[in-house]
Amino acid sequence: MKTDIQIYNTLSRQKEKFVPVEKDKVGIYVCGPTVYNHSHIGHGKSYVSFDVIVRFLRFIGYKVLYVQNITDVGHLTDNADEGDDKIEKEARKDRVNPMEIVEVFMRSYFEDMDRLGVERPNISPRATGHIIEQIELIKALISKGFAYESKGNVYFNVNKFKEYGKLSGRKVEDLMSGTREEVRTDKKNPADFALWKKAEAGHIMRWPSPWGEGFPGWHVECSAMSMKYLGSTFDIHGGGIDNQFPHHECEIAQSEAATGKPFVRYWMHNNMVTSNGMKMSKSAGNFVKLKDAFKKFDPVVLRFFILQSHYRSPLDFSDEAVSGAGKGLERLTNVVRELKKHGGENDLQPDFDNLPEEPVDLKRYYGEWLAAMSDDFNTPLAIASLFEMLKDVNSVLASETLLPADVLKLLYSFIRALAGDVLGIIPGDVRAATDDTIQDDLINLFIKLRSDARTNRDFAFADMIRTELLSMGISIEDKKDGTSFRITR
RNA sequence: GGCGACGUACCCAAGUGGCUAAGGGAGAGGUCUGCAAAACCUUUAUGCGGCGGUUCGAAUCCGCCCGUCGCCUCCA
Repeated sequence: MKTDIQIYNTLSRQKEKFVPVEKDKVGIYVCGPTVYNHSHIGHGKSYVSFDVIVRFLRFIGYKVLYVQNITDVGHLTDNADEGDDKIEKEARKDRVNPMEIVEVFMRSYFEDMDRLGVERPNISPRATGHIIEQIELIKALISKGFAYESKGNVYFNVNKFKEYGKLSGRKVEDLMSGTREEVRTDKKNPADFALWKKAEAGHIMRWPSPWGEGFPGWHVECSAMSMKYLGSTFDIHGGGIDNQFPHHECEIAQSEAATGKPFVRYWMHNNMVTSNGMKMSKSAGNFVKLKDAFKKFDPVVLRFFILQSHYRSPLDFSDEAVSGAGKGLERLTNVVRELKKHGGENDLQPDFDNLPEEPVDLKRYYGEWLAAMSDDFNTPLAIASLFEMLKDVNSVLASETLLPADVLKLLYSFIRALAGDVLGIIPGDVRAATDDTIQDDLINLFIKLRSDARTNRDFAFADMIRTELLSMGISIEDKKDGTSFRITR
């Protein structure tokens, strides 16, 4: 790799140089959604953040295998050991099969992510598709003495795993004393967590197992599926900071107890999206669904808004803040449109090792961008360097000197690579004209009528045309080299 | 109660020991324009929650205080 990168590792609580298990390859697992409801902005932040991380790793030359699960069983409400299965609860409410609920919200999730420009993971394994692997893992844990069966349930014995708490900085003793629930008779220790749950009569989702019919606990699926596809030790495991404990702590315990090997080298946790300063969550009910947010804001604006803060910082969602981000993104969009208009669109791949310093110092801006991205994926800083570059590009575009075609091509391909391919913040439909020649001709006809009116100093008529076009989302701009238009919606 | 973060201009948000505290939005002035829009130029924190301390030097390290949030029950 030409570039060293630093990653903040939750395990060590500091930034570390990234060294993959296998040279030039990265295995990454990110906790996916439990599909019992539509996704909200918080999911957007999480998956956009990891999408950029994966894209950047690929950009600098790594071959990345990105696995992100779909949890479709075992995730319980309220209390990890007492509550209902979230999906089954929804299914009962609608009187449908739980798998219908899963299908509806899994599709909804991918739709939303597609609109946010999130590239699909290489593998999206589902928990219900890996019951056998989960049972095998549980059997291994029992045979090694880390887990025990009790009345058809299987629990992980946290006292047997000495490093329990190493990720979240907790001690088993503290957890015990802090437990308010009455000690369940079938658990040895209140901090023990369920690997397998007995299916009570009437429970729909159930599978046969050595311990009777039941279903897997919430944490096992991630251990079973991540290790199945990425190996028993892999590079990066990501997820929301709210999953640090207990979910990821339990994953470590299960996996390392079963294999005797280190589970994950770099743990990455993204911070939460808040609304009026309070964490946005499905259970709190204060979440903004992505589908609703899309009605107000272009998805690419939301993506840009998300990337304007660091993935480890909390992000407070407000209409004002997103609108501001949208205004800012227009600066980028305008430059891309101008470059395309001047014939800059092309398939050129910039040679990042030999960038020019004139007329725009691409060498410097690339260096700044790369340094920012390499330092724990500092997207806000990377975006700042892009905006400084945009200012220079605008300056040369506005200057009297006409830029040669190859310079225009390079500027365009440079922006497309950094802002588009990696950050994904160039709207997909930026174009110099509409996609309809008749529309273009009609608009240009009005522009000609307006120009004639201006020549005759009939400004009332000219302004009327401009106002009317603007109300249709067509913005008229008088430039040195003539009048042009752009579509603003 | 235990553990962990955070508090930077009107708003969003980088910066974690040392040039004039990034970038975006908003505001003000200017260039261009018939007027706009877009773009560019100038400008808006002698200051980084407060008070002490360490240091030649701190937003950045340490202590205390105030405030906000997260996890400890499900959550990206």
